[in-house]
Amino acid sequence: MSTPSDPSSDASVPASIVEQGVLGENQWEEIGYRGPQVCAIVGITYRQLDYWARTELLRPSLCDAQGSGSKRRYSYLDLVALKVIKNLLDAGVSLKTARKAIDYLREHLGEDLATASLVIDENKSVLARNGEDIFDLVRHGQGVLNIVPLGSVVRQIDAGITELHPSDLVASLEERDAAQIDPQAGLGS
Amino acid sequence: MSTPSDPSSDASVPASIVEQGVLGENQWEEIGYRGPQVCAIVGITYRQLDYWARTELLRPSLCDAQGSGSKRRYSYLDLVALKVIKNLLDAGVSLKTARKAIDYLREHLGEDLATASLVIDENKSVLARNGEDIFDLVRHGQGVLNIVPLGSVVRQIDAGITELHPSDLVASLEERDAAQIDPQAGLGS
DNA sequence: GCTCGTAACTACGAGAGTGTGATCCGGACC
DNA sequence: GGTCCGGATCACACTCTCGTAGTTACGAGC
Repeated sequence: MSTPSDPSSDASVPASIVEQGVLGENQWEEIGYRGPQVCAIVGITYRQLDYWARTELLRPSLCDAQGSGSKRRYSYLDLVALKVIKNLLDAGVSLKTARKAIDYLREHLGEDLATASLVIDENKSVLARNGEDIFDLVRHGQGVLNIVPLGSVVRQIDAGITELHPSDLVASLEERDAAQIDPQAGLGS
Repeated sequence: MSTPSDPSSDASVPASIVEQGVLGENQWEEIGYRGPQVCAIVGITYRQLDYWARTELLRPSLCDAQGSGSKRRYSYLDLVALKVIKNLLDAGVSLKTARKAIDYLREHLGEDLATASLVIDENKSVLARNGEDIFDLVRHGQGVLNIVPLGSVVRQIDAGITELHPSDLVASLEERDAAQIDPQAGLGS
């Protein structure tokens, strides 16, 4: 992290192809984000990312590590999940609880993320689609609730990507569109 | 905890006086709840209660320990605060975050607890008086929110006291009335 | 005044979640 | 094919939050 290299030169795919958005399906495994990049974007240490991958909290979905010298490859949705974990930690939520939340979130990452909030209960997690849903959960819930606004998470990730690797944003936007994420949408009143 | 003793006999104040509610001001230091009782009511281990007292998370407000053989005395409001901590832990919130929340809560324990919810942000804690307040916090908040419904906390404590020490409830109700707590009140729609 | 029960105190240790630094290894470049 | 660089791996240690077990001391009852 002391000497940030050119993102288009150390990627295995020519920058021109990335910028033109003409990637084939099988080439996705060649791009994505590597460990140190992920740390910078999400705002965590490499030690944390490594530990989380080893303990199965979140392994890179594009390409996992296979011995020294190999390279982990994280997808855009991995970044979102990692940022959710980071935000939960910042809010004082234990990694143990974050594990359960992420297990749930992974199964619903294809849904509309920006308008939803992740609501974590003692026992289970729920995706609340709007303010009404949250209001109901608060009124009927007996215990403590943890609420993660996913829209701001997506915005934080995009800001991190733009800041560090402007050229990579094109590929990320493709994946994000495929996941139906709209960072401009709010919670809706 | 293996041999629960008679609560009216091991208290320093005759049960009749407690039941009649004719205690003087200075006699409050003689009653309250001792360590093992607190553990049973709140649902924590003695080791936790001890650790929390030593690390200044929550010390007994009626009488602190002063060497082996002495006895800690916890007030009813101490029980409420301890149960808030317990609920936060069950929700996966770290003790470190709980510390900050309790620091804030202690300064507002005199307010109407049952209709309020404790809302914990990355940086600060707030007492939300009704559903509208929570709704606003969720809508305008950028990060993760932890919400503790205090009404249910009070109900949990009362249930614990009633189950273990029916005769002690009278004194507790006095203190609770003084603190303007109404366990029947909900959040209010 | 002696015993006894209870509860606070002390010591040791375990497990999670990291920080730090050394080491290893694969691929690019010469 | 040797070197270099980036990144994965490993070893060690540290803090926090307790669990377990043994010790100490206060107060009540005989």
